[in-house]
Amino acid sequence: MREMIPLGGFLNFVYEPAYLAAAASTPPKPFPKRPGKIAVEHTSVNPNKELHIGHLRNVALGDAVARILDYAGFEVEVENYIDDTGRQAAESLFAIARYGEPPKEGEKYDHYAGRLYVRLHQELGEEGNKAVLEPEIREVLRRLEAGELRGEIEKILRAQLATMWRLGAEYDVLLWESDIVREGLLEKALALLKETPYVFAPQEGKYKGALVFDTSKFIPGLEDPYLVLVRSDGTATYTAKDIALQFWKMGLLAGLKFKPYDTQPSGRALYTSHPEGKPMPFGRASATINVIDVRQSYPQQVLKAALSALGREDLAKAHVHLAYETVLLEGKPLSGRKGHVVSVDALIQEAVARARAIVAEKNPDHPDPELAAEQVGIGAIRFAMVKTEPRRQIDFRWDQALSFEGDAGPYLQYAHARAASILRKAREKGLDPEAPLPEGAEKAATPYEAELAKALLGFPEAVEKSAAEPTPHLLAAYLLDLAAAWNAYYNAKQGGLPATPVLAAPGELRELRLRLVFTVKETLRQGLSLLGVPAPEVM
RNA sequence: GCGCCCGUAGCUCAGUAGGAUAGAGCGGGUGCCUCCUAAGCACCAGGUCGGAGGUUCGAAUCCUCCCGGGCGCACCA
Repeated sequence: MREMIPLGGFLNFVYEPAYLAAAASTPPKPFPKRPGKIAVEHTSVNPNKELHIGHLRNVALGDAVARILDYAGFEVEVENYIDDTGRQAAESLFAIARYGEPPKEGEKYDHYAGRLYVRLHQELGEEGNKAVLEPEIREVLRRLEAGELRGEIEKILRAQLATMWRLGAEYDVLLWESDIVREGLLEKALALLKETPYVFAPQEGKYKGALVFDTSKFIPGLEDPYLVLVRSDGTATYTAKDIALQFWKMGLLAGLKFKPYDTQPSGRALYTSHPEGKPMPFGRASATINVIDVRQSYPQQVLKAALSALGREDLAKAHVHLAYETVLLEGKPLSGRKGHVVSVDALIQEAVARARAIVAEKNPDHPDPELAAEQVGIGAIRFAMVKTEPRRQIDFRWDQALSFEGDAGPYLQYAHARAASILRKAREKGLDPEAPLPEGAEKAATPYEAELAKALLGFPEAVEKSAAEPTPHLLAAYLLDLAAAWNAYYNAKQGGLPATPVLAAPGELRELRLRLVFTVKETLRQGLSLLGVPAPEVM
């Protein structure tokens, strides 16, 4: 520290540039391991149609949070719930069987399923059709619950996974709803609950014949605190299955079996629950995070209530609903029926096409323009989805989401590529940016280096805050600040001449600056990676 | 009706465990490529932080009420 200046009732500490520069000359490292396993469930898209931009927010948010928690030292298990016994999946499969037409040339299977699903709903909307078709849909539902149509669901799921993987999102395990039911977890969960005074079957009144959960002790203020778990016709509600899943996640129930499913693009293994699998150490988490939109707040409260009903207040507290607001498209709610939707695949295609045009314009000599276009296109849309606080609505606008200027993913990527370019040139000159700072070189630091160093040193705190909330938008804001500080440093002028050249800097200042540029590049790369945004070496 | 969330510059948003002249981007205006990528940088204009009370030495931030907007309150998933 150099001096303290009292001003307006505050003490201002002025640090020595050398001290700051030395502190910022080492790239950040992942946090030390912490106890506890966190299960992060995200995506969990109905396996019956293609993803749209509402799902995109879920995937981007969930994937970023999982990456941040992992970096922050937690053991993280990423789970994707496959609702293969739901109404929507049944309707898509029924539609495919009913219309019997193959996918169009080049049509992705999830888009194909979604198209026929919409067609079925048009037919169902016509007079008298519902009564005729309903028994047939119910038969599909029954076969789904028996696990007979798993292969059909998988065709759709595979197509959806291709989209998630292209976005850079990966998972550890797929949890199939039909497995949860068939392996008896639902029954076990209900048995546990029936031992409590809160779950019972009323003998009379509007809930006669059903199994209900009296949540009044846990969720005060409800007009009707009774929640149906098993309908009077004997079928379980979605919430009941969700409770069973939650109990399994937290180790209150066992019984699921697993087998390898696929190897994901990064090389990470993906497993799936499966009746013919074997027991594996999935689940048994000490904390759970469900990434689900805010409209599911009540069912998520019920999950906590169910844990409380078992006397497990500790587990109820350890469950977090990461509730995010819905996505609007050009100011209006998404609507499949009105055709007011954009699929993630179409969005990616458009983003990459625009990026391709800009790469060709800005850098016609790019060694791999297609790679850069993909990275920039994906980066732009992923950053757009995580830069806003989750509980705010996002108004998706094409011009903003695909902006390659200003507060956007490409701005960060550009800052990264710039740093990478300097390091590349340094290596061509025989310099080693990764070599430790020579003894005493930090003394060459000027106020320019001090400013940049201050920005660099904020990284761990930004990660910690993002992990604690949890929300990626705090990290996103930090990275924008860091990139701005770096760009300002890069562009600094004195008397019309560059004030902070790196490669042409005199004496030890060159080593110091090179080392700081290396830290900038590594910090940006790491930060972008935590948001799932690719970090191009050249763009 | 009951409950939860949001309201900050023309637009889109940061900032809210109380603290210094409230910050970005887009849009508008002006400069900067004989200099490591101008997808960048510097500067200007633009705000009664939805409104009114209150707590406090101090409030965008905490409390109360009100006004806008969104969402949830099914034997639907």
